Amino acid sequence: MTDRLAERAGGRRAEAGEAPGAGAAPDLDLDRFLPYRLSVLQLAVSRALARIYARRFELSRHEWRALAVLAREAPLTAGEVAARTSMDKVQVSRAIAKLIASGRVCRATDPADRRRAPLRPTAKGRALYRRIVPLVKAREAELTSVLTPAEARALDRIVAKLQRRARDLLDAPDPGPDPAPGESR
Amino acid sequence: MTDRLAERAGGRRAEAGEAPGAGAAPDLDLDRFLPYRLSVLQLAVSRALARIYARRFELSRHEWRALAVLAREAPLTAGEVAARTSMDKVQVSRAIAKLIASGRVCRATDPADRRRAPLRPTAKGRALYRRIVPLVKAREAELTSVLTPAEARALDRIVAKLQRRARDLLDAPDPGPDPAPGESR
DNA sequence: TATATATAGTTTCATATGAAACTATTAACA
DNA sequence: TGTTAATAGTTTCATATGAAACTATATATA
Repeated sequence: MTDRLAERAGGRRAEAGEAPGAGAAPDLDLDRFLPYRLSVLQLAVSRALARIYARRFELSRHEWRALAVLAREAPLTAGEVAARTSMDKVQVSRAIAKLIASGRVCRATDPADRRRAPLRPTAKGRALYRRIVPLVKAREAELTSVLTPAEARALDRIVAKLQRRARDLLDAPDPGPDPAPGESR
Repeated sequence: MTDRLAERAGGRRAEAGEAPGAGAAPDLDLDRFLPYRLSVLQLAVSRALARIYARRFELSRHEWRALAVLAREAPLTAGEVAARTSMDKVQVSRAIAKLIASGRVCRATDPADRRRAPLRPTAKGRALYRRIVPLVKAREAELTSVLTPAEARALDRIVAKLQRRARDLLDAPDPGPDPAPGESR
């Protein structure tokens, strides 16, 4: 089983004249590579969902996220919105600017610290939130309807585990930044 | 239990002057919303992975993907690369242009159909692929090391199911494109 | 109090993105 | 054949993105 793979990839190695090295012939099937699969899945899910609110309500994904946290937890400053949505502060700043321009969010100034600008949804923004929530929940249900209850529970746990792990890997210092001789220039 | 939620949201509903409607008070917790969680997870994983090849080898994600399929399946045309990587043809065109500029891929012209331009990795491109594969595989292993074998198998199956489902939802015609009276603009 | 430093949020600038227009070539068909 | 439609791939254009610079305010320190 491993033999067939090794044979094929080995042929390539010989062809390129590379030293055999320690491990087996490198070979990567994108379709079985989790980061790639997550990326493709996320994109498809994100597009399926954006159909719900993007065209219908002229709301970008970042605006929707900001509105969604503000509807539940207002007042929040831009920085707090960023922390709760995994968006960076530039994205939040722009999303909020659009939400304010469309009259869905309003901004005040914290008198105790005039750098801070607490945000709240307007009545119009809250009404929009209430209209969208059932739609996106229904979409999520359509998506997860193909999973068994056990799979749904497993997914919940697995995503949480992977998320923590990915965060840890990102927080860790960069691995050796030296490319070693060869390619890389 | 529903009462407390209904009370709070009901207050907002009354405030915004919206009809009560049929369902319970809409409420969405982003942290429990699968599309959002997938988006955050994918971004973290993607960043953790890009560290491996982006800075070290001056390779973008799209370039890496194109190289990865070419290393295994060359010759492929740009359109075939696009089909195998879930990238659109513009992304592929640009990624290929860079890969050619950096001497990692070469392009020919199909004499039987001169619109088609079969692509292959150069020896340099293949060598780069062989250097990167073990690194990204190791990164994937670091990531999935937090999962039990059963969870890893479940994830494989669940992602496949969700991917098919998301694809179906995307292929389906748009849901009712009418926002209904009220907000919407 | 002056001075330096930190923080909240916005703007700038260079690059990335994708839809649509475009070029070149091939296929369909009248 | 001449004309139209289709396909492979690139370029254009308007918008999105993010790092870094910037503005305004607040805090710490000498």
